[in-house]
Amino acid sequence: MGVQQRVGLNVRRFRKERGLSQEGLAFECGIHRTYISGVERGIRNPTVVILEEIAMALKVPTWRLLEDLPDKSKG
Amino acid sequence: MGVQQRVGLNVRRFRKERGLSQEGLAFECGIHRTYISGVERGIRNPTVVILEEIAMALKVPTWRLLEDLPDKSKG
DNA sequence: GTGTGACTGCTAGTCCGTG
DNA sequence: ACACGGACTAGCAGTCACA
Repeated sequence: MGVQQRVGLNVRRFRKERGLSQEGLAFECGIHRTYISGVERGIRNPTVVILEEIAMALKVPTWRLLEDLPDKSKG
Repeated sequence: MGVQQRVGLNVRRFRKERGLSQEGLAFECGIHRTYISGVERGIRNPTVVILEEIAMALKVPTWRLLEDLPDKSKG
């Protein structure tokens, strides 16, 4: 599990918690929807500035996007 | 206080806690020393992959590099 | 509403040298 | 051991057409 995948999973989770579509989130943080898509799929390697933009739109602290998942495939 | 400054301060703090020089840290994470310098000064906008590289060399969770400072200019 | 490959402009990241 | 600048290469930011 790379850091990009972790970020992607977190973005997707927080986005769904807020009931937003990728397009809605893209609009709120001023980033293209296909880029959001790439981040969520873990194929993009965003900078900390982009991370902060997304986190602000998601209304979560930036560092939460890097957090490890709490109970996904836990052992 | 931008996210880059926050990252820079955290990197510097954890590096000093580990008693490493910038060159030492640069060697341990395989990143150029001048780049580490730029990150610490907050003039660079590193990617999450770079963040993870630095965090691993610092032996701290990646998200800690984005954490807000505990008692610096606290109100 | 989302996934994906390709594309261009710009910056992330490297390397050399100075104080 | 660190700050800072210039030049360079690899890769990211930002966008589109198509499925």
